Amino acid sequence: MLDKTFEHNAIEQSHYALWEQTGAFRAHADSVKTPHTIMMPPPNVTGTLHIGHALTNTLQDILTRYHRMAGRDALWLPGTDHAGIATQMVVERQLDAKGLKRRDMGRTAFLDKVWEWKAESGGTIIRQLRRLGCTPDWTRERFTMDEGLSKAVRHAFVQMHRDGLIYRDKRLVNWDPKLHTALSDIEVVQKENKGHMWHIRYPIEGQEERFITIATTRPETMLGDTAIVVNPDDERYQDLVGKFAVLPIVDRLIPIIADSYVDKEFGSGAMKVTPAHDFNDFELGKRHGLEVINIFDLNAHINDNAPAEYRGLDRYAARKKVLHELEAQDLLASVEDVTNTLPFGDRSDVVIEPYLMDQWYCDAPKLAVEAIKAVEDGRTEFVPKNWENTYFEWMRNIQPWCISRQLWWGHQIPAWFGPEGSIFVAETEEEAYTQARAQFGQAVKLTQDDDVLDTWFSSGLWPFSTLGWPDKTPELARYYPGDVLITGFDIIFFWVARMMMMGLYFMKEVPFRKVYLHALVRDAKGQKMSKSKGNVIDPLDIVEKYGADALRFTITAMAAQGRDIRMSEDRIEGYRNFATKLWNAARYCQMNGCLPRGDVDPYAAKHTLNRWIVGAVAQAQRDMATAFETFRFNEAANIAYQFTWGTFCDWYLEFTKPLLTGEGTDPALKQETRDITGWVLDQILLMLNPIMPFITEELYESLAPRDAKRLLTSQWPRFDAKTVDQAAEKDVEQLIKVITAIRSVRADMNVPAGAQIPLCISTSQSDAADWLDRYHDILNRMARLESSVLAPAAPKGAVQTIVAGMTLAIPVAAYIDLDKERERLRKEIGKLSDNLTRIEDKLKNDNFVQNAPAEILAEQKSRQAEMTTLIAKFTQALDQLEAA
RNA sequence: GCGCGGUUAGCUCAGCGGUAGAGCAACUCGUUUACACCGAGUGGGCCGGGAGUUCAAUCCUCUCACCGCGCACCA
Repeated sequence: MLDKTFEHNAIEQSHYALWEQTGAFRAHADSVKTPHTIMMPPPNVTGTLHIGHALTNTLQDILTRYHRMAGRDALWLPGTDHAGIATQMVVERQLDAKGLKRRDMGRTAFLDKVWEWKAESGGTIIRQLRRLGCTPDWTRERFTMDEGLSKAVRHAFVQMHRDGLIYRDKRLVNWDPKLHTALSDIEVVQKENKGHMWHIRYPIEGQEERFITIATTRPETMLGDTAIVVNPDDERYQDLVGKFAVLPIVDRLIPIIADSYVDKEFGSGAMKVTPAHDFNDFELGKRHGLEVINIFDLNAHINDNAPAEYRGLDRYAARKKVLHELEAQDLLASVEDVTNTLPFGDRSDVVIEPYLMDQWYCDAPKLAVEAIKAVEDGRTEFVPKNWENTYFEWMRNIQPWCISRQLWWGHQIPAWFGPEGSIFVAETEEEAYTQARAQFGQAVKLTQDDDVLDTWFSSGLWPFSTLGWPDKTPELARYYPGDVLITGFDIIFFWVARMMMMGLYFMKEVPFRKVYLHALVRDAKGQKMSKSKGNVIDPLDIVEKYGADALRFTITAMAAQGRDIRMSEDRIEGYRNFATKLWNAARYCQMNGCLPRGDVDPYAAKHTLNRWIVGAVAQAQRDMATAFETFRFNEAANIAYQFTWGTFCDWYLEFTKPLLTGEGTDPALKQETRDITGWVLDQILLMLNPIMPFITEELYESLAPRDAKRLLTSQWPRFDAKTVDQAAEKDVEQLIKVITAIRSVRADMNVPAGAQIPLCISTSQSDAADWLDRYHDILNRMARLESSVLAPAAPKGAVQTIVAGMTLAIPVAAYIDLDKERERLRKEIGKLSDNLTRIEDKLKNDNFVQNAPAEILAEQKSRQAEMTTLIAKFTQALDQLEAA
């Protein structure tokens, strides 16, 4: 016998190992089944599971489980990402605590430490996914820096370099002065900042007491100014163009030039130009052939190109000193408070500095062409569709992608520097030497580039590198392209776009047919979860407290498209209660001998109730399958919830109680009902299994002896429409309608405790009559019911036959609060009259009568009749009460 | 500035041309052997404002307001 309450902690732990042992998660490249492929977005290897992982992986697991049950060879390929910057930072922080510095250790020793750390804590998140019940094919687990993937990365780099899609270039990059690495544009986040705008007067050469005033938010960069620029149409400065200004502090002469880039209205209309430290100034400098003076070192401290007293100063200290000196020289015209935005490194959270240097670039604009086309022509489709706009907008304005990083943890760039600035790109050192020897005619010394590749370079290859590429493996042929990518919208640029570009370039085929983008999980107040805010919901705490099933169900039910998901504990608790409800329903079935049997034919059922529930199951299953296939997870969850709780527990089990317990029931009918009840329960377990794998598996195994097959490998049932017995459906709907009506009537009766039992539903007329005799305080209150079902004035103790085989005994109860009832009836009549008026207006409208579809017209007419009858009845009832 | 969402019951959100829905909360009643992590019921909405299209608009179009988010600009 099942325990009285469902204890998730007692059962969830035990199943997983068994599932895994049976090999049920595995995909089989030699299978005859149609494949279904999902590539898991690899979490950071050093990470721990947060609620966002729980969301994305639950959805992926649901689809994988569903398709596996639906008879497909489901591959869900798991893995982890080496996460260059993030991981390096974690390990450096740890070493820091021990007083060790990365640079003192040297590259090799440091990398050993990182690998050590990876070996120790790298598996955490993977273990946590198991706790959630996720079923990826663990035998195919990959890591972006394992041997195969590293080979793929080298191969990709070399091929792209050969095709001219990877090149080395000297340009301004986003330099992170804390991490000492270049960053790509999307790793820079703009943040609002309350700063100042300083207006500075630059003296004009040779003209005493004449100044040109410029405005700047970064006065320290003036040490690197090489021009002043004004708008060519600006009359104020016409005579100054072509002249020179004296750069204060530095005493350098800088030209005053004209360029239409300058906005006359902004500030003073004159702008200082620092080509080495601003992206716009750099372009301007290029146009006008200006000198580029770099005044920062890699720490963003002032270098030797500035006056001696500034050298070595941090940029903010330099700013102070510059301002101080300008003030002393009376060159600071004014200061105003402004709000502007500053670029920050997304990992380091320090202000990044534009810096001129050599880096490796990927020709993203060229790769984007096909990636745009593939979405335009629907080879890959976004769900929800509107994300395609975001994708297009970014792709159409894409800039060259800086792919080199001055880090140690990552894929070292397969490029070797030789004499005379030569560079050899090759998959192996040996090959590079061969190339060098060929070029120089003799052995030369080569040094491999110290830099590593942007993490997202290897992630971009994920959909095929994990399948054995560049080798032509059976897996690659079978599982590429994937069916769907499931991920958050926040990494469309970082990851989705890159996979599209790489996949199309290397495989000549999109990496996935569909991209399902889910929202972000926020806290109950809609705030983004973050450690500093302390509002982080740890999914494992939830699992501990409410169970993995409850968490999974909550996630599923809330994963509606296009909106953030607000997690609140109330909601989770509600779905935990649902699990308990299911548990208790199963317990009830067990107590009444309603156990699943293999040889039950649900279509052979004869009784109306049984025929009805079989059809209802079929409908729920069909709707749920459609919901899964169209990524409407919340709908799938709601269908299952409604059916289990609302249809099966609240109605079917209640209806069939008298059949099962009544003495007079025909034994064959009793058995049929037991069989069908057990069968429906089994179907519910099947339907819910993808969402709630633990409780359903536990019930599946403990309700009846089964063969070795487990629920997770069972077949998702396929029904066709003819399994729905429409007559039975109509009968039971009618029954439910009547009962609901009776209940609501009784609800506002003032019945003393113990005197009220609302209904007796029985198959036996005499049972019902006996039952009724026990409740003799009866009054006619049935006027609200439809005459087609009940006579308006049922006699005392009436017993009415409602549907085939079912008898409804109605104690037409006593103790009405007459005032309340009159009030209620008046209100009801008012509402109905309003409705009737609206309908009549419609029917009087010629346009409507002529243009509305026939069925709408018929419907409106029948509603008119219905309303009229009801109003008459209610009015009659009210009159009776008035008389009383 | 450009773009994308959102505005529906006290709260959190579904629905998206044909009589307004769920869960939670509130309130009333109830322990009849699955379940109080329960059952039955009630109350509560000018579906953000305005205009338009339509026989019919919460739903489609336009517009305004407010709230998110993304991108760009910012001397």
